Amino acid sequence: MIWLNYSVNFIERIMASIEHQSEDTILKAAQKVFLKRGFHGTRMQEIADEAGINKALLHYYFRSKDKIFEAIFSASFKHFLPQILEILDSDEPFEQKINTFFSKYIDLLQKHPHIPNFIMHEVAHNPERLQSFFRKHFETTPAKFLKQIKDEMDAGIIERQDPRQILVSMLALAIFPFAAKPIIQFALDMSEDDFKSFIQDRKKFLPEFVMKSLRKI
Amino acid sequence: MIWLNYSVNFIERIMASIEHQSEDTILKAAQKVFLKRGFHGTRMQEIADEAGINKALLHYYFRSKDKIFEAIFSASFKHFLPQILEILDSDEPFEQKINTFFSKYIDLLQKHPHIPNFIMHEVAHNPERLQSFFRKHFETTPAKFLKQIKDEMDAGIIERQDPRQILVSMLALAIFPFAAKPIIQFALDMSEDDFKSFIQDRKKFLPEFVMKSLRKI
DNA sequence: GTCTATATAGGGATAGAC
DNA sequence: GTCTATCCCTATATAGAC
Repeated sequence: MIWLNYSVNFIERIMASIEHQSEDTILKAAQKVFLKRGFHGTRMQEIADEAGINKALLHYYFRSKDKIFEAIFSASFKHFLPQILEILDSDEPFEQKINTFFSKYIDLLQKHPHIPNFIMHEVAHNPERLQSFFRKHFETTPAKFLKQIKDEMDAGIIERQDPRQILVSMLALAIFPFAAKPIIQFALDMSEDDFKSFIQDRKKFLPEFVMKSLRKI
Repeated sequence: MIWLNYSVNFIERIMASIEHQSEDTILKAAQKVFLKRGFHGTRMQEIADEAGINKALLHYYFRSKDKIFEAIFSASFKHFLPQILEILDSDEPFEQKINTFFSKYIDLLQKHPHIPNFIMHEVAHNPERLQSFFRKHFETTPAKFLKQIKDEMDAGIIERQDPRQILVSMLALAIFPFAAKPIIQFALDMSEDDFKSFIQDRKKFLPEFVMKSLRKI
């Protein structure tokens, strides 16, 4: 009955792939809903609907709402801050790095425009989550970039200032438009397309804006 | 029985003052809880506890959770955007206005540090609220300030750029640090006091940062 | 693995006494 | 105006059939 063995293996493999597929479908659906509505605004039913499956299955794969959320939050966070820090940690020369930073980071933000609000909101309402999370997943810190700024100052290339103010300002300039998108759109009377080209322009605007401000005259 | 009349009036007045006091207590409590937890994260019980009264009283004064929220949201929003627009609408000369803006607006943000996240989160999850709200309460727009920027450009004082990019950048630089406070604190290893003096420094840093970037060399 | 049906709890809202 | 008790719906979570 060797065919039975084959058959069993075959079925197992199918099952496994289906399992992974479902798990993945659920995560994708959950990501969409959690990012849009936040933890407390999210209903398990909506995730199930979005994934095209049953509520009970959610609990079969992940035991609770909290567990699913944890998965989504971790993924969003990991996907996000380390990406910047990597850019800022590179060996590029300073001015070029500023360019790369805004260009790459704004691209990333355009792909995931809801993440900033999601992270800021959830972190503010649950700082302990951040604590434990940071401890687990971060060896990377902005120390190297802060040092690089200081080196530029020592070399007399840029004005002497608190490097942290510069770093925070760069993050602010890139992230804020996405967090405040609907307000900006309304106050400046922008359509979706208007906003898109506004962001596109911003990729050129920001490096010049920052560098002009930093450079010693 | 004239004393009875006096007595009745007296009681009415007391009642009225008590009523107003309770209403106010409730609003203060609700503001605290809603700002901290957002709409869906807020429990009526927590508002009641915070106000030192009973859940049923909340429904006596405001008919529903939605109604209380509406009151808080309106107040926060009105308290906030118009304040900026007023500064930006003043007749001060340009450079001086930049100074005033950052100084006054950061003061305001320090007094209500939770408002940015609150507004951005609720607006993102409920854009219709914004629509109807804007329509009701805004005659003020940033048009005047945008015009003033353009005038400076025409006069050859500042570099020619999209004025909207400048406005959004100014808002970003002021607001973002408060929205991302816990993350910044953690990433840059700041205590509460550290953060406070970081913000204090920022009041000086930002006007120079912006003006240096705008000025024509 | 996936479904239907159901248990259980939590929270917004109301009734009614004082 | 303020309280206690309670209604009732909704949402998470589980049981159990297939």
